[in-house]
Amino acid sequence: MRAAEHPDLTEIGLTEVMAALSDPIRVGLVRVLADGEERGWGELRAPIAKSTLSHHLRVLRDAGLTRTRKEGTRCWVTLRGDDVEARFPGLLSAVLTAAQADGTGHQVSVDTD
Amino acid sequence: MRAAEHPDLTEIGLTEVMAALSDPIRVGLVRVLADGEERGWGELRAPIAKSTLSHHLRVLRDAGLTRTRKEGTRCWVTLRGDDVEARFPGLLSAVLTAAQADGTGHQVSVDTD
DNA sequence: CGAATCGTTCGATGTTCGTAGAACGTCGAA
DNA sequence: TTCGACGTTCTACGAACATCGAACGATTCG
Repeated sequence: MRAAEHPDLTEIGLTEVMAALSDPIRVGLVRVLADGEERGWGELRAPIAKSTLSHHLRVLRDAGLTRTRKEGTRCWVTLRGDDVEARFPGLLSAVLTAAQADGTGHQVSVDTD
Repeated sequence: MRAAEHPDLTEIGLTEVMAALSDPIRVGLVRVLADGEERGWGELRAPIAKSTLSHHLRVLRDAGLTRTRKEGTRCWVTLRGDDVEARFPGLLSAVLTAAQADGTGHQVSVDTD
């Protein structure tokens, strides 16, 4: 039932990572998290239903790109920048640079309180 | 009907590139072409039907990752390494490094005559 | 306890994708 | 011109995917 696990460093697969980053919404989420700050689920803004957002966050989590921490009813999301960098050096920063140049993921933002 | 065009440099989109590279066979094809050499269609070896190979090469071409040149009945494929590098610096080399570390695309080879 | 909040999961829907085989178009060779 | 080689396109199909609304489970608050 529950496949919502955080894969270990060595279990992060390139195909899954690339597939996860082939959707604009998910790239936008990664961009929002790119500064390393932990973000609250509810702060994330994207033009999709919350069930769809939950789905995208799960794909990112399963791919090993993000980590989710629960705290009461809320949860917090962080980018696993160091892990991905260790596994696939230069990949994440290249994608982030590309996304910025390309505008991919602009539809996602965050309510900075 | 025919969408098999080579996109211009500025038309290369990140989402399309990432989607193209989210399939192991296509990553393998890119790896085979990574040395910059032009390869003959018929030299490419992958455990798939030729119609499927044609499909994958089309996806790569449409994404702007490869260029196809026809010569008589044969055609030759090259990686658009410089173009992709100009558009998304560091992305391709990071993916190639990652693929090698990960083993992604090992199923594809080339008959070096 | 009861109500509200938060995020996940379920069910359904329409789309896209990877795959293969068959038919086709093109070109070079006999 | 007839034949064979080469690569593309067509058609089909099952799997995976993005999306939504509704229902659910957990937790906090009144």
